[in-house]
Amino acid sequence: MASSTLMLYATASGPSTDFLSRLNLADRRQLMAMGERVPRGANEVLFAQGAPAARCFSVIEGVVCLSRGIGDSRRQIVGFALPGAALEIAAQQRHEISAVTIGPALVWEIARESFAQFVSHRPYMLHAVIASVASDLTDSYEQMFSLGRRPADEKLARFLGEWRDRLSRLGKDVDPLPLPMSRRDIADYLGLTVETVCRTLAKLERRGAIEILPGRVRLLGKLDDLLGNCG
Amino acid sequence: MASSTLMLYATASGPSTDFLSRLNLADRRQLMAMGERVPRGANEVLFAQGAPAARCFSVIEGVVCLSRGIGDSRRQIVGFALPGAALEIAAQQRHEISAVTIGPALVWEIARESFAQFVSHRPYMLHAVIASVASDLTDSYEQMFSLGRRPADEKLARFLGEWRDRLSRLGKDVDPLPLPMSRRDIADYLGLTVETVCRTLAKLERRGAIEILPGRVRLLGKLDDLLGNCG
DNA sequence: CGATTCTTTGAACTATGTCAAAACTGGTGG
DNA sequence: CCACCAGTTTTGACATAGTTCAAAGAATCG
Repeated sequence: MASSTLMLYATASGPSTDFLSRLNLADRRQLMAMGERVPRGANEVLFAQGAPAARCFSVIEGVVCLSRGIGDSRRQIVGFALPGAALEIAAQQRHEISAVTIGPALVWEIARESFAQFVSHRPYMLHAVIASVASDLTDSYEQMFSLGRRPADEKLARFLGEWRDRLSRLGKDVDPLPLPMSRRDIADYLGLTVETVCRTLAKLERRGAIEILPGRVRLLGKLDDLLGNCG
Repeated sequence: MASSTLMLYATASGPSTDFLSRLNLADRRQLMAMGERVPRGANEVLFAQGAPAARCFSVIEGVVCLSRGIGDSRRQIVGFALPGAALEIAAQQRHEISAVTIGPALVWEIARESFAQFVSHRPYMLHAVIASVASDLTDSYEQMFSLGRRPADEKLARFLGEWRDRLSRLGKDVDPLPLPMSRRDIADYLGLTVETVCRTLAKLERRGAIEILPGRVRLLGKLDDLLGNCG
């Protein structure tokens, strides 16, 4: 086993997975109490790209879409945050991305200064922050590979497989697999157009790899063949 | 000024920019002495994707190419590391990417345990690690946007502009701008093919945005027009 | 130099994008 | 409960940016 705390990083699995669960119970309670739980509706903006990074966030329930855009035309989704995710805990002065809820959500929020101060006195929490950001970075490597080097069908297969794994790790029912995000969101995540996403999903269905249901997808055995080729 | 150390992150500018310079002089000397300076030739592998992450690195001289691949066919370059960059200081158990020198280089290396131990006792160094990884993550956001949402000419223009800025921040002469990496490397960085890179560079030259020289490019005023549209 | 590797250009192809319209979905209010 | 509406998803026909395959120049290095 690793001898140093710096080596205890978890394997990657979506934006800042499970940050709060890395803390000990007492600290977690105390930290939670310093922030507030805010119920959010669908499509609410938690923070906007370019705005001063005044607060940190954690998703408690729901899904939050993290994206980077220019103008209001082009948008690249850099991740979907699920419960347990910590957002902007290592942000620079300004937010480099935007965060918007997909459907209703429960979000915990805290002022940056409070968070930073709390963390500063607890080296083990600094390690947790490092683990969290490092995990995000690892995810981003795979996402860059996907964006730059995978054809549409592999992008989709990969996306569906990872989404299933993440939800199932949270104990959710994944058969059929819920897809709370719109086709446009999927397109913006994979660097495709809505139309290509639809057509490629239809193609996967014809191949017998998936079954498309409203708001859901059933993943079938054939999908593994495709995922096998994905490295 | 920010009241907390957690807020003192630098703006992004390439892989783990300038990690060592964030340390105080005494610590830097001590840390440097704990590792070793290794001269490297061209195309030497510092570490390989999938291998156990046994050491941390810092580029002292030269350029190191960071990439992720499957098989030996498809490859996505996730960054070019320049002098001052720290590599794998927050890595998980295994390397998620490979690092290969582009041309001769001087690299500082240290065993993970030594590094982790040294850092563990110095909270301010933990902050430096966080700043470093956070900066990498910010870069990766922009890179994801580029890969997913920019056409070839914007990708190239953006790449050239950033490369110039990074070199010039290091005090290098950027007129004409040296391009030590091959066309294939540029292609693998931007998610294009070698041929598209060549053709797009030729197009930019015809438009009067650049002038192509062997191993170098001269950036002309017209390039700023293109960069202006890049957000 | 001569060989090898890298870069550039050409011609043909294709995956994906664009534009447009139809089909579906979920919500609202009568 | 149904009919309608607004938004989303799907499908079709066509356009094109970027890829692929091939071969001709350039640069680099023993």
